[in-house]
Amino acid sequence: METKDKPSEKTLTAEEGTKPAVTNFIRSIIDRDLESGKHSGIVTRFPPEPNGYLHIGHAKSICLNFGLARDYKGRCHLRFDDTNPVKEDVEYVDSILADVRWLGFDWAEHLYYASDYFDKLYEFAEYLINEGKAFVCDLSLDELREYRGTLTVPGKNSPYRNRSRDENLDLFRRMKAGEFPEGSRSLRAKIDMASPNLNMRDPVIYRIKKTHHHRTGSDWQIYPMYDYTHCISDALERITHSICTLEFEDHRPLYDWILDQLPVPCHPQQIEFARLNLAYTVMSKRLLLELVTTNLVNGWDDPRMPTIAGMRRRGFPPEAIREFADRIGVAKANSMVDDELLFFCIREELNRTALRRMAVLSPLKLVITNYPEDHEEELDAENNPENASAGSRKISFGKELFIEAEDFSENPPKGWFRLSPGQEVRLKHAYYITCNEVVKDEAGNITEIRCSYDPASRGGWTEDGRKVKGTLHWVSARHCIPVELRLYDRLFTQADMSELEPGKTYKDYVNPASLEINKRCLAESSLANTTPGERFQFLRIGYFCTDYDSKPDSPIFNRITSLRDSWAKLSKKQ
RNA sequence: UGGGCAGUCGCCAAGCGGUAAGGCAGCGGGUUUUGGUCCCGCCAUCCGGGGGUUCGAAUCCUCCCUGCCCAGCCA
Repeated sequence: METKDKPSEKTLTAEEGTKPAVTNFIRSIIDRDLESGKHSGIVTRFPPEPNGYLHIGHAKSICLNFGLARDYKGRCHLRFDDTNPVKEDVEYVDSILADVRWLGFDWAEHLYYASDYFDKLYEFAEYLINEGKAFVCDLSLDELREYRGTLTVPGKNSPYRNRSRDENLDLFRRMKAGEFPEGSRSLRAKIDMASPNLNMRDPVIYRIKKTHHHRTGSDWQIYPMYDYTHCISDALERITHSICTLEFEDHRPLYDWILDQLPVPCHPQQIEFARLNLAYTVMSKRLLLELVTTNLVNGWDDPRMPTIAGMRRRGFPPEAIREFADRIGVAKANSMVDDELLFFCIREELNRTALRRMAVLSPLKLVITNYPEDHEEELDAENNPENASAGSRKISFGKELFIEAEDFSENPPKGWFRLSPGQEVRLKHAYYITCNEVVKDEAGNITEIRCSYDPASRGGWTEDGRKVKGTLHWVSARHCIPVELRLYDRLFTQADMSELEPGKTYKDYVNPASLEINKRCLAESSLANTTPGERFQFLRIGYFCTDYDSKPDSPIFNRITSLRDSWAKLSKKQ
């Protein structure tokens, strides 16, 4: 019966078939609202406060809100929650705009600021006063705290709670006019000082601040609080589903209370989900700011930072971040996501799109003894085996080359199929070579490997069907260019940075090897002219991105992430 | 200890009374001019615990345990 209504796997449309429909509790709510006719379309919003740089946790929220709007053919607003001028700055609004755009989302004409609503918000406040639902309170900060009570003890009514409507109006207007010093008075909602929910104990909805605001300048002497502003802003924008993080669950009754008192056009539904926690990093604005100000990292866009700016500079593709957001899902349980999943998404995207190039991290000289002196040739090299339309390029080959020092072993361990004395390997795109001689200095360090090559193996294969197990990347000594490679690793040494050992701070967990700058690397000549932001796969090493500091005469690449390395795993086990 | 929320595989996460999806990680194998990619296989008789309701429970009831959030004139 019901089963016949359910589409079987085979009846999925092509579109659904390529990507399994994601489902989560928020989509269930929306589906229900659409089906019941409560809404005919949806409007969501991403509402950052411009007081810091966006990070991957915000990316989850951005992907959620804009993704919902996209999938349900609704819209998503970008709204700055700029109600606290002391913490905010245009520097942050500019970076947020750029970050959301970089992530691939478009708010079209729907860019808003809570400060756009200051006049309306003020009118609504007078309305509340007229309705006897708000009052001006003269309690000081300390007194207010005392009157609020505690988690287990109910609060006490403010002695100013029963001021007359006219007195309240007069006082509130004079607050607005700047007649009173900061902290001397506040406007409070008149709700219930005995509520078990502290947010309902006559919360402050307006406070006096004489701070310059980045958008309204010195127009205002009073500023509305978040709880008062957010719900009204949502209603004014006709938001249908106001999605926020779990810590606001306790605020929902207040959100609803305020809208219930006012003649607003609609009453959006607040829905809370669990914020993202990523292993081996921190997400709190305070800590991120501290990392920057104490120079533990080099700025907000340091490639080790979980900020959008940092990930962009590191070379993470926006598509990968969106994919990551989709894969982690949305739920109400607090969680700690493995960074492996993020890197999986990055590799998946880059494997498809990044052009292959060759570079040597730690060069070891290799001479092909039977290769003609001064001879050189150009070999064909495909740009991406996953994508034939990426074409190919020419790479120069000659008698003297550099290979990866790690690719040679004089006494190879079991299972080794790279270069070792007497062993034949393939130089990618070039020839088969066999090691005949190892040259060392007085100290016994290997300084040069001498090999012979098989001229019949040009291109990297022979007609006799001979198999070689190892394939090495290399660069031509005469044609390669020096490059700087910056290798990044996890910023912290512990997965869960929310639980530190007693007496330790997060600084004790900073990974000393999170950045390794390697200036003596060599790369194929085609890497001489790349533009910052370009991404490549350096064969057998990892994915790299041209850094903003890169100059044509001194190229710099950031390692986005290494390739999976099953040999490293195997050799570690032995 | 007042209130709110949450507990399904190492990490995420579907599931909404009909007998545990999927992804990542891991393990084993195959293909391969990247020890990359790709492909195949394995990976929860069990859903925080105890009772109960039911022919049947991860899903309903009940008690308990654990974790997270709240006492900013921050958001």
